[in-house]
Formats: sequence, C-alpha cells, structure tokens
Amino acid sequence: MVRRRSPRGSGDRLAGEIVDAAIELLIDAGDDSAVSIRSVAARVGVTPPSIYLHFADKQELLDAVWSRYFENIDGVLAAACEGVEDPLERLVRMGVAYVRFAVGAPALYRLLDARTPRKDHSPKGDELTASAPFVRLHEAVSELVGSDPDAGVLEFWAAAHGIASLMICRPDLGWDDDLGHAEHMFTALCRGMGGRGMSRSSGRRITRDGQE
Amino acid sequence: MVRRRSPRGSGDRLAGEIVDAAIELLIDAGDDSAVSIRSVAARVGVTPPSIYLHFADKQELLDAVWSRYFENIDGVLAAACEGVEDPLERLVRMGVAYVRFAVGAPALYRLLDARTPRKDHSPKGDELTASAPFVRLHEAVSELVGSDPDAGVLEFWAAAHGIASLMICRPDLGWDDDLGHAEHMFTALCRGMGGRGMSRSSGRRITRDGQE
DNA sequence: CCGCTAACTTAACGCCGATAACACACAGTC
DNA sequence: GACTGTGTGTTATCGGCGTTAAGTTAGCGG
Repeated sequence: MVRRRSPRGSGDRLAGEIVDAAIELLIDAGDDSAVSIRSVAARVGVTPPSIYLHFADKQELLDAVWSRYFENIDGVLAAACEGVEDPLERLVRMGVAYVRFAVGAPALYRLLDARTPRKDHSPKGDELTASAPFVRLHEAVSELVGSDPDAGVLEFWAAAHGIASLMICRPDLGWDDDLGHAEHMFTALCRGMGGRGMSRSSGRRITRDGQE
Repeated sequence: MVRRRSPRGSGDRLAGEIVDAAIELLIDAGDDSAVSIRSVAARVGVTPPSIYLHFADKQELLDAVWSRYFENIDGVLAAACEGVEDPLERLVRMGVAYVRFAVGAPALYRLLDARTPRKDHSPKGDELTASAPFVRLHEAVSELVGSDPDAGVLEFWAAAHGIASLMICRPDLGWDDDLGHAEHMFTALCRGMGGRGMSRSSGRRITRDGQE
C-alpha cells in the first residue's frame, strides 16, 4: 500500500488515519489480538515507527480509539430516550441502549477494561462528571432519586457495564440472545433507587479490606 | 533455581506449581504484564517449554489460575452472610463481599474478562448454574423474588461484576475508598427485584441490534 | 537554488508464545 | 543386569511483538 507523505503543516492527519485503521481492525477481527502496531501501520500504508510520531505508545493509541468510540455514546443515549418523560423509563432505555452499544462492537467496548490502570494519571473523575453522557444520566437520576444523584449515576453505569462486560466475555450464560436481562435489571435497579429517602451511608463504614 | 525432576508417576505435580507461580506473579506485580510463560517457568525453576507439557497454551494456564482463584469465592460469600436471615440483607452482604474479594486481588479478578471468548467451547451455562456460589445466591434470590430467580442471580452477578470491574480499572471515579457504592447499589437492586410480580418480559422483545 | 526541519524509513534490540527435536532417568520385562 | 519404552524434561529455534536510534527524503522559507 502506498501513501503520499503528508504536506508540511499537517502531519497530524496521519494520527487520524491511524485511529481509523485501528478501529477497522478491531471491528473486522472482533478481537484485539489483530491490532498490533505493525498491523495498524501496514493498514495505513506506513512503517511501524511512524506510529510513534503521533502516539507515545500503543496504550495511548488505544486510548485515542476508545475516546473516538465513546464519543458516540451520548448520541445513542439521547436517541434512546427521546420523547420519554418518565425518568425511570428514560433510565431503563438508556441503560439498554448502552448495553446494545457495547455488545454491538465488543472489541471496541472491551478497551474500557483492557487497559491496566495507570497510576501516574490524575483523577479524571471531574472530566467524567462533566462529560455529556454523564450529565444526561444525571438529569434522569436526579428526577428519580432524592439524594446523591452522583452516586446513582456511578452505580447505574457500573451495573450497565457489568451486564455489557459479562454478555461480551461470557456469552454462554443464557442471555437469551436479547437484552431482556438488561432491561429487567435496570428496571429493578431504578425502582430500588427511586425509593423514598434511602441514604447511601448506612452509618458504618465498609472498608475494602474488611477490617474495622 | 534448581528443581529436581518429578518422580515417574507424578508429573502433574508441576502443573500445580506452575499455577502457584502464576498466581504469585499476578499478585506481586498487580498486573498481568508480569506473567509470561518465561517468567512463570523461571519462577518454578524449569524451562519454558515444560509449561506446555501441562497446559496447551497460555490461556489454558490462565484459565486454571482463574479456577483456582474463583474456588475461594464461595467461602467468602458464605462467611459474609453467616447468621443473617433476611434475604435482602444476605444478598447485599454477599454482593459487597464479592466486590471486596475482587478488588482485593485485581490482577487475578481481571482474568475473568481478560480472556477473549472462545467460540469453540460449549455453553457452560449449566456448569455455572451448578456451581456452589450460584446456588448460594440462588437461594437468597428465590426467597426475595417471586419469579425467575435464575435471571435474578445472573443480573445480580452482572451488577457485582460491573462495580468490581470499574473500581479496578477506573479507580479515579470517586469510589470514596470504601464499598459504600457497592452496598448502596445492591440495596437498590435487591429492593427493586423484591417487588411484587415484576415479570422479566415486557411483552416486546428487545433485540441486540435494535431492529424489529 | 540553499538549507532547515517535519515526516518518514531502515535497521536493530530484547521479549514474547509456541514448536520440533533431542536427552535423560526410571519402570517393567526377560 | 542389560534392554527398551515412555514420562519428564531441555536445547535450539521460529516468527511476531513493542519500541528505539539513526538515517533519509521531501517540501517550504529565504
């Protein structure tokens, strides 16, 4: 594969093509084993070291792929609950849409936990809290629950992720080939959250190691 | 490191030592990158190809590691809800215990979804359904919910996995360094499930691709 | 046309998972 | 006690991986 050298100012163009190529490889193979620096480079029509002009290492490339992929989620959530007023129903639909989005491109979705957490990097909690899908969920949760909607969003997301993750990596568990389980779980979760005055803290503090 | 050859009958002894070594490496490094066929072999005191006398490939070794690790979960669940009668409370405690178990050894827990699903392997749904932790959860869910406890268990597990997975690979999300979110989520989920007569199917069928 | 530097290539390092071919020690047989 | 088969490993090697150092080429300002 041939590829003309980028004109002087715009070497960054290659960065985009690299991300595109990685996404295509992930989707085609349905498996991250097909994505190597070398295979991505070959697909773009360039030599492997060129990748490093634009990404510090492979993980940074995969982060970029994840970002590009995850940008789409907000549109999906918006479409899922369009015209639905009831906050519980909105949440259930968004949850189901999230799971559908995830299982629709498993190899891409799995980038979420494929990465080993980097210790060096600052807490991105704020950046998440400010993201479009988060605020969208936040609205609905706020309407549904009395107190601590932030916690509700996080837990809702965790539940959605759990379903998506298990459906992807343990498909042999009786998911009935549809999203009924997802819908059922979200309904239960939202009904439970919607209860009046359930506070998050039960008084005692539950530590990670079980001590104290 | 030296190692005497195993006596004639018991070559399988090495298999156990290999699994031990892999577990130690995972725990020490907190990261699967430290586990290679070579590093495991070195730790056992053997050459790399010897691994293949006992495991077909690296994935099979990791599966064995996962099995050994996951065998402990039933004891953890049992201990967590010992003496607790209320099924909702039992479930919440087991859920919290599950998450604590997972985050306590993240590198080990992550083996659950590190593996790319193998297409060739038969549905292991039955084997899960028969497993000790599953039946333990099943009991509690059955007491709590009217219909379809199997679905309840699966969804409960998915929620637990979601929390654990996110806490491990996105520690920067405001988990408050305790398991309060887990407890809160399980409480909500169980309360929602415990409701009277919520059926799983809503009539329409929710397919994965959103068509029909 | 000159020279600078952005954009990319060539070559190589060390590690990886995996395999083929070989070596050795012990068990059973005669 | 020598013979042989086989379980239990080792040696040597393959191709691929992520990554880096050093070299090359092409476009743009002067």
